Amino acid sequence: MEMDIKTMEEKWSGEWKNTGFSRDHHGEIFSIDTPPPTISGDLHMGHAFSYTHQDIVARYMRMRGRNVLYPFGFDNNGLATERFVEKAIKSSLLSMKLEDALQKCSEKSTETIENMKVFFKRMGFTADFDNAYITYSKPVWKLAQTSFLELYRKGIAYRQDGMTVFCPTCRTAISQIEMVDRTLDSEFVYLRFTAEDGSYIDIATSRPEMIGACVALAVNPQDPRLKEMEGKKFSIPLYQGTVQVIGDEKVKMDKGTGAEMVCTFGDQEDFEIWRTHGLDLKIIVDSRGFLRENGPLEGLKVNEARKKAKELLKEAGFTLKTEKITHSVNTHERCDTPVEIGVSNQWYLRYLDLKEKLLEQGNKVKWFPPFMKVRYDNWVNGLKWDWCISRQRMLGIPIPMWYCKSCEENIPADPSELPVDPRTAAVKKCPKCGSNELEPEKDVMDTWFTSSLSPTILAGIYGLEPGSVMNARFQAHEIISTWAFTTIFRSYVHYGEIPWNHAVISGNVFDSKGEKMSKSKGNIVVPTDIVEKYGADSLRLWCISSSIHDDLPLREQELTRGRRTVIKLYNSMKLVSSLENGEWDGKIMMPFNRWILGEFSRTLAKVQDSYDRYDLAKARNEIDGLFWRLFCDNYLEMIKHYSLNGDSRTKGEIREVATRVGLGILKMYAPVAPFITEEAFHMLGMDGSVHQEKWPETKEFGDHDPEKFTSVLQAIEGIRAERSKLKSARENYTGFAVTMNRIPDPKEQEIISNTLRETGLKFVEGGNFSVQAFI
RNA sequence: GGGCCUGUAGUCUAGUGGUUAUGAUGUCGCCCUUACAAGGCGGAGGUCACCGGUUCAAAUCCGGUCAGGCCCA
Repeated sequence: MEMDIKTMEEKWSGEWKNTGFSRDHHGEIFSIDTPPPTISGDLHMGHAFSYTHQDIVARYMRMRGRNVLYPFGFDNNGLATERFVEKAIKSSLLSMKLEDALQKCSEKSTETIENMKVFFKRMGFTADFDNAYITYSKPVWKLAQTSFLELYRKGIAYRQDGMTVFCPTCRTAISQIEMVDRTLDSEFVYLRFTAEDGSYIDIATSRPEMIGACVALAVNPQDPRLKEMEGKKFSIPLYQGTVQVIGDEKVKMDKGTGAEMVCTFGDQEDFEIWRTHGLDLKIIVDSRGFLRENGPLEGLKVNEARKKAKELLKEAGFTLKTEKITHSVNTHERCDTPVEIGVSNQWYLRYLDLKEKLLEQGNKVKWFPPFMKVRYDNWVNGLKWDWCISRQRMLGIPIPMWYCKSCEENIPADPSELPVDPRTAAVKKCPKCGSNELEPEKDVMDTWFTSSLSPTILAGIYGLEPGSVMNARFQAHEIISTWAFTTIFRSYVHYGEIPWNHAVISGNVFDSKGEKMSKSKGNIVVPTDIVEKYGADSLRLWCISSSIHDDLPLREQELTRGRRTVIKLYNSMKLVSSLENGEWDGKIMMPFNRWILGEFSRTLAKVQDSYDRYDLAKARNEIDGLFWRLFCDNYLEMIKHYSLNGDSRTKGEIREVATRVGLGILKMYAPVAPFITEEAFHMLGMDGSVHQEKWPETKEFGDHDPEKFTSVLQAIEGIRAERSKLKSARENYTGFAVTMNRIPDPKEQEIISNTLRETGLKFVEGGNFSVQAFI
């Protein structure tokens, strides 16, 4: 073993820089809607995993003669990047001047993008990195704003006062997409509300600080207390004013006391009850999570207010008892802060009325595997609110709008002035009343607003008709409800089209125990370390060791199989390249040559079929089977004798067939293991690059039936087993008698004998296959 | 609470009605056979999560239970 995988891979990595084969302008187009990785942290195994799948398909399609459009982009726009930058610089962006904050974001994301590119190239990814876009850039900015204006004209983008979910830590509105449920410890406070006539009702709440926003008490309609308490006015503890008891089915009779207070808004259920019953509105929490109530809790943060409220309620004798509970709370996915609900003026995209259409669009896309579409359907069916797209942050594409202070007209930017930042743009006049007192929009857009435009962005870069349907989107299953959904939605509202024909869904990488990798668990494995240790080809081979939609635990042990494949390819092709040459007349006479050619065709057909269905694991298994068990363990063993001792035409025939099949195997492996196949391709005396070769034809080596050779293989296998039982020592036997249904013909018997280097073989025709040693 | 997926040797997996359940990895034995000991050959290792049903026949189809994962409430 004299091969150094790392040096070998780095050599070809350098060579490829000049070939430009990452784009090919001939043939039918095959376009990939590459996910732009979010700039929100370091490289992780997930990047290596799903981009490898995509790169394998791109390389395969290129060899099949397709004009592969394999773009790349980076998503450095939005809250995820802001938080990443804040962590890196250890300070809050909101406390900085706008331009300074954006400068920091730009510096940090440029650095991260460069690191990622280095790794992606090291992995052998053949995306068009030279034309990679970033989402926070002027061209994308212009496109996103153009698209916003179009949706505004169509009435899909609208601005209104509505329920807003906001994050007090990030100080911005967020959407349904960005919320996650967390189970948190909390405390139920039992409170007594008393009416003028002395009757009372007890409630339990986990948010006593919201009491100043209490607008009703609610029980289940089945609850007898509803009738009893009807019309009575209960005074609100610590505050002026009274509330009444209402009935609502959402109230669970077995939770707490079966009665709750309805506040505007303690949680989402409060909002729903409030809306159903048309209750009053008392907003007491501001967007930073401080109480604004002109009461005892004024100016306190939610957590402090809760403490204070508990004390005050207890002192004043309203508290009956407290109880530790765990409950699920909606939190913001980026910072884990429990969200608050309020009413504010935000921009929305209307899609609740499009559910039917969006389900239809989902049906037009072919999902790999098909059941992943169910997640899309579930998400669409479960949509509750329109998409809130305005964000009160810095790093985002500004909403191109102004509002007239005197006539309240909405003034969209003129397409000619895009890209524009209303926060810093020159003062405009109101086209309706002529006033120059215009309020610029200060909000920016949700980053998904931009990333859901990826097919449009790519159409722009590569000169395609906007709205043209791409071939495939490769993405992980956990973002079906975010990215796949928003992309399908945008393509529908802009073009009435689906964004791509195929959605290929991949799983996640887990640690060796099958648990999600996370910093807090300390079980993160960095892909750069794996490449350093095993090489990029081994890692790529590992990425398709199971169906791509499955979650895959990372066990380093599994990487050795890939590394062995790499080494074996090197050694076997070295043998093939060293075979003696001779004068060949073009006829295939040797049975093992006909057999291996037949097996090759058969495998190729299966591999092709698997690649076409994105079943990369199956393709790999098929190739492995041919290469390892048939080609190396049997074929190469068979030809050794004849290549050394045969006549010239036999030597010529063997060298030719072994080389052709060897090259064919390299081509099948080429999309998966680009480095070693390139190395071995040159070892076989070829010029150029295996990656610019055409995919083999199933019949290009003629039509041979591999089944005819079955009895030879059966005999070899049987003798090997028997020999192994005799501990292989030659003094233990003189020969073997093989009983079988069809005994091999003389030529085949000779092959068996020469392959095993056994002289004393006898073949007997008979019923059951058996091998017996002569002592 | 709802939906989807998964449960097959120590480990990772193939296998959607039909001999003795696939391969890898690990383990054990033999072999340095002139490409490869990071190799070759062979062996051991499985009540196919559990219970019931359909069928001549179930890892596979149906129903239920349990366990895990993901998404959503």
